[in-house]
Amino acid sequence: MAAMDEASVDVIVTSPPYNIGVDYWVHNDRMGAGDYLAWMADVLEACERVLKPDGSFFLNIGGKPSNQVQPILVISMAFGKGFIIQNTIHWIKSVAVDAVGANFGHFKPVNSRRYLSSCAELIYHLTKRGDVPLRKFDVGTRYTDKRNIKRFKRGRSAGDLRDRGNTWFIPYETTRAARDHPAVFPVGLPLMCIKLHGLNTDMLVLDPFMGTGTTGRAAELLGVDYIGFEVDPKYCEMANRK
Amino acid sequence: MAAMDEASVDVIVTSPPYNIGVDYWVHNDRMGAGDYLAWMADVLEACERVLKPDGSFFLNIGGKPSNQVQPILVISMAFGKGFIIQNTIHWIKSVAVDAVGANFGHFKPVNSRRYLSSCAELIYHLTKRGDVPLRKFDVGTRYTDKRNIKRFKRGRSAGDLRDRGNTWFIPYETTRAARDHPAVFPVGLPLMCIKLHGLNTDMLVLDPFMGTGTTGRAAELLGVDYIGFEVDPKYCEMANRK
DNA sequence: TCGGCGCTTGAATCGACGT
DNA sequence: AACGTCGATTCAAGCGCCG
Repeated sequence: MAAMDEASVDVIVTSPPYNIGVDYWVHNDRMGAGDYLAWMADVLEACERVLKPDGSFFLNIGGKPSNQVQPILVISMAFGKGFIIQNTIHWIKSVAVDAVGANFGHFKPVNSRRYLSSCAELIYHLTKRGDVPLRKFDVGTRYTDKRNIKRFKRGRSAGDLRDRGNTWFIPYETTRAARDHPAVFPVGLPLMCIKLHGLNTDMLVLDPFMGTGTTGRAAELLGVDYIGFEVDPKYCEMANRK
Repeated sequence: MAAMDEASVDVIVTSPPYNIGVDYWVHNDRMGAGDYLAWMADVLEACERVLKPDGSFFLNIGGKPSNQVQPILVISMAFGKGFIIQNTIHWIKSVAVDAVGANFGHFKPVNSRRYLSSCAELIYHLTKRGDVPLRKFDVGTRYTDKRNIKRFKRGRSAGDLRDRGNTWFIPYETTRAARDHPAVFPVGLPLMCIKLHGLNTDMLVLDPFMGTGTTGRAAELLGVDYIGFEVDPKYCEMANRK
């Protein structure tokens, strides 16, 4: 990333390793707490350098039930590194709606008496200025009450599209075969992030932790340029194939 | 709270003022950042003192779009005050499920180009030891795949109940009349929290920021004892009436 | 000799999905 | 309808090390 020009990237979408003991091929996911935080500080700095003043940095960071403080410590560093938390997005993988007696999505249950199964993760939308205008309606959802289409035409909506809010229901892809990386997010996630920031013909998307290239795939689907970094040749090859 | 015995409370459910400039009658919701944090540190200490070793502290803290760091700083202090984040619960007020073309719940849209509307809040489940056993299935949800009822009923009395996970869909009460406090949460929220910790005949529930007494109402509905504190006589009276 | 701590290993677990 | 698969899992036991 040091070889990249500063202020050259429009959108960063990434999910760094959570340091929770996942067995990657190359990366060590069992760093000491201090080492991990120092490393993540470097990552934040490097992202800050290459991001445009009006760029958006979507940071997906989680943990494990037995250590829910680590992601909080990471995001706590963001302000000191020149970022403002402009939005906090809840990526919802599964949710039960008792009122209609249904539940949507699915999750991997945790066998524990003390921990609830994890059905959501946070995605922090970091910007340098805190006032980057977004294209909310490009990721909008339909009105429940269609009568509102006419009422709020101005500013709040575009036809039958209204503000989706910060709860994004995006279930995992189901088939096991589609998951060739231990920590892959669905392509819908980077798609939404890039579209929320706003599409431009000459924009550049970056993922410092490419993995199998899900963010790159999203960029490709949207027809925009992309750069991805990955230390593991195996994942690189998978991403290139994809 | 200083008059209470130490280690006497089973469950604390509370939502302190967010310090986001709400116009309360008595409380000043525009404290300086440092003052607010120092005050919240006192609150955490006071709660730590009265909570039983195997007690549960459900802390609902949010912020406003323009300051999403403050709640993170508050929860960052929890560890130093003797608490472990045992679970992080996403209280979901509204969510769109595109796959079925529906959205559930409702929210107050924010008229902004940069901020997404807030459709969720976090509730931290804090405990002293981090291994407090919970009654996950007392707040369980139905199986999507009913075939699993028979398969996994070992060790559980309940039939069509599975782990709900940490995404709790609890919509606001809609009618304006029901909301006589600027920051009230639905009674379903404390109900779920208390039931998750587990009901006992002689248990005690506490809310250090009673407001109009929603947590107390939940305790009453469940038939357990309750103590609430409130600086505003107006809210006290409303809570007593309720 | 004993106990605590850290690390490793293996068993148990449940929900959705696929056959 | 029944059964096998498999986890950004937890948890307990086992072992070595050290005070």
